Amino acid sequence: MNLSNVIAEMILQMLEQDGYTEIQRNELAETLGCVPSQINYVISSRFTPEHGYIVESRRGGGGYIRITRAKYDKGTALMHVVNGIGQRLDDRTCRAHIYNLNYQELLSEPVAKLILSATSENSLRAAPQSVKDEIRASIFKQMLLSLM
Amino acid sequence: MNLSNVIAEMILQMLEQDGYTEIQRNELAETLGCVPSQINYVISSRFTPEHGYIVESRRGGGGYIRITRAKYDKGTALMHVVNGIGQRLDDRTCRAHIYNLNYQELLSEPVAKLILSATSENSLRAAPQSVKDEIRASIFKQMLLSLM
DNA sequence: AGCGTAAGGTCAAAGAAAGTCAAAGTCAAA
DNA sequence: TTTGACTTTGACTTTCTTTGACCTTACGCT
Repeated sequence: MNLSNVIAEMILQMLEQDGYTEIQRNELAETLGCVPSQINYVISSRFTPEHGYIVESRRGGGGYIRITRAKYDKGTALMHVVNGIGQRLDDRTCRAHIYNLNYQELLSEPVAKLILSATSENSLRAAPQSVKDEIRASIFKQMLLSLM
Repeated sequence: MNLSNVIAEMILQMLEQDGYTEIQRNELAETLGCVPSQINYVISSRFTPEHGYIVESRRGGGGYIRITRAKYDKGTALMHVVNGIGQRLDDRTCRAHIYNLNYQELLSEPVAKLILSATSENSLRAAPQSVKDEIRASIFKQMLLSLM
């Protein structure tokens, strides 16, 4: 397992208790034996809003990075997501949306899996690059809409 | 026996335990003394959805290729359908399949609706005619497979 | 206010995997 | 013996990770 995953696990651990944690970047990097910016990398690649997290931070003396699991209003979230998706949607972002929706319990496990497989690279292999993300966007939106 | 078959056997071996395995492409290629892309060839020729496998992967440091065997027993009928579908699948035929499967109670109402919307003309509007049916076929197959 | 120090942030280069594609090779069936 | 499907290979591409140099912001003290 690579370093980034280890760090992510660690943060997940900390979040477990009540969906909230505050870390000292340099200190954490120190104990992990990695450069501080690696922490930023992990956060920006795995704790994005799309993954359902809110990240705040502060520099200077007594600085911190605070990560909070976002809880969205259940009722309108789906519509919100649909509206938030533009003309195109890449695989990564799409998966993040699905994980997030599943996490928020807006999509059940089997449904999430279905959507995941419908929008996977494997499913869209035959589509030309130029329109692949466009197709994914519409599949995803259509599917979400069909759930409402 | 040719190389590809050896590799396939090897993967099958690994899958034996619990229908799931993760391989390091370069490492495996190394031990086999073949070029890495050979692994891709084997996977794309023998571990396809038609064969009942789901393949996921990740690039970069700590990358992997994960192969999962779809559980066969639960949906032999589904598997049958997957195999019955060729390279291409037009909208009419696809809908017929879905209605059919739903009628036979192999697909629940909500799942059927989801698949319907994923494979609808609406979802695939952006795809060029020439590959539209091909895309639909793979989406459909991937989705059915993910249910097993 | 101005300055020193203690955080965290950014960015780009280098490294580590996996993916793609097309050319060349093999081999059996027609 | 030609053909066509299947294999093998390798050059090139894309994606993800790791690292380090340099930047910005906040605090506390004079």
